[in-house]
Amino acid sequence: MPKVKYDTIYKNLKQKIETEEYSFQELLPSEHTLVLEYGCSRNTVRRAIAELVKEGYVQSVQGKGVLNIFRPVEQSTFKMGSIESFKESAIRNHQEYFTNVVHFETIQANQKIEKKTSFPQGTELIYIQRIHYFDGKPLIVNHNYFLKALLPGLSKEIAQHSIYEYIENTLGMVIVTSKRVMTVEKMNEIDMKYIDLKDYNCLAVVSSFTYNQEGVMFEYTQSRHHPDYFKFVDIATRRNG
Amino acid sequence: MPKVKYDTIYKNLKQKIETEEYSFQELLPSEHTLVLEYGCSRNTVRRAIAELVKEGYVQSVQGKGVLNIFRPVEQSTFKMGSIESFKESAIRNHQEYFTNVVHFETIQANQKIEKKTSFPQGTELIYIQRIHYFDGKPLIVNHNYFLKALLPGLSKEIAQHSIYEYIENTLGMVIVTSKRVMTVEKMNEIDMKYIDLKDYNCLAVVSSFTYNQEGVMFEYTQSRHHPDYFKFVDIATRRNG
DNA sequence: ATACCAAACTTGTTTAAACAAGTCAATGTG
DNA sequence: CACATTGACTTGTTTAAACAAGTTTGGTAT
Repeated sequence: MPKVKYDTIYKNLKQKIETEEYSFQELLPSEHTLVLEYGCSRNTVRRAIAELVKEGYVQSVQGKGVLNIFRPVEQSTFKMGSIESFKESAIRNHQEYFTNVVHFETIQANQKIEKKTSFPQGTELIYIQRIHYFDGKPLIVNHNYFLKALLPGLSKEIAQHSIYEYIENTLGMVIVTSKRVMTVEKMNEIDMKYIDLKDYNCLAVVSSFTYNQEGVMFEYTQSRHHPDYFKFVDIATRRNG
Repeated sequence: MPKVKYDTIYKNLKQKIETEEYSFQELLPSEHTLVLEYGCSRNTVRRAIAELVKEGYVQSVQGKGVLNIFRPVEQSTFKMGSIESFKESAIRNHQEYFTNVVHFETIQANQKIEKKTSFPQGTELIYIQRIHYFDGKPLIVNHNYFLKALLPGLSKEIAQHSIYEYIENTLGMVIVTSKRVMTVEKMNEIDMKYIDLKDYNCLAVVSSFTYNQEGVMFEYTQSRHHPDYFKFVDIATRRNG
């Protein structure tokens, strides 16, 4: 956790919004007031506010002030605009979770895999299939493809626990950007084998391409979610032109 | 279109990335170089780059430079992190489009509608059902709820053409933020009536809450998409803590 | 040749200041 | 009373400068 000023101000304001110290549709203190309150420059305050705007917590209105437009979203499986591991997500939603590794293998990318993952043919990959359980129910089938060169010691045991913890804490690799594509797909044999879809015949599918701090894509993951337990929140802003 | 400096620099860089003047995995010119090139301050250049980072076009690496990580995504129905009308989206993807208004009515929000749209009970709303066609195929069922007080002259004819054009150009209202929730839902009678889902029994559903420049939510829309033609792209960044 | 270190780059954070532009209320004038 | 204007607020854009921190390169001493 970085102890940069704008980040502490951002977290502080965010908390005050979430705990409704500032109520919905109310104006936050003006930038000038916050400058005095936090003893920093206006730019630093503005940067903190910019983060909140990006997350849809507030909206700046020129000439008036910064408006609180935060409405809590009930138990969303995914948190918007941020990368979150399955474990973190479960903890945030106060749920029981469990992961079962059903497949663990080193493979070489062929043409079909290249098309799907965009890893070039011949690349050595670790391919993992995992089933994620929330409150005892199997809800997500995960297909992970990791660049073997960057995750040398990845084992089945680590996959069972938390791969992201291994990547960040053990390897010291920094995860920066992830491009995610959401689609709806028909169920396949693997989905059917592990997940009870009731009378659905399709799932919510999130495909993600994840990059480390050096701009190298080291992971392709396809997550296939039970429709009843999938929710994805996004904040969009209108760009002029 | 605002003629602010950082925006023109942003657009310029973006275009150079899209046309591969800077190639994938290549470093962009350093901030200092760009300062000289555009004749502006470093902050202004940094602001333009920040926009590109937000959209997943580039990734800054401290000590090294700004890396181009842009990969074109084939025809995505939705554009990430921005608000786009159905008409704009169709134009961007060079598709034939057509909208059919099948229902147009003024209603008062009851308890059920309040729960769904978060408009308080008793609020006067304009409720519109529209079917969107791409290349002759009906692909999207749209349920719009507009705050009647803010869109007094909204008519069936406008709904057929483009509601956003009316809002922005005629009313001069500025659309700023939209919170979108994506889910997968089973088809209902209306879906079945208008859309040929083949052997799917569910759709991709996007619910959006849209705010104007004054922080007033004036629209709730539920868009129900044919799974084969739905794709949603998102860029996530890892926040520390 | 190797190892180390310093200099010269890169981006990241913070401050300070000025001016532009939008909002609002009080004040004045007709 | 109605209306325009002014002035005091608000956020938005841009510049300039300093220092922190990470990566690269090249030279020096071993």
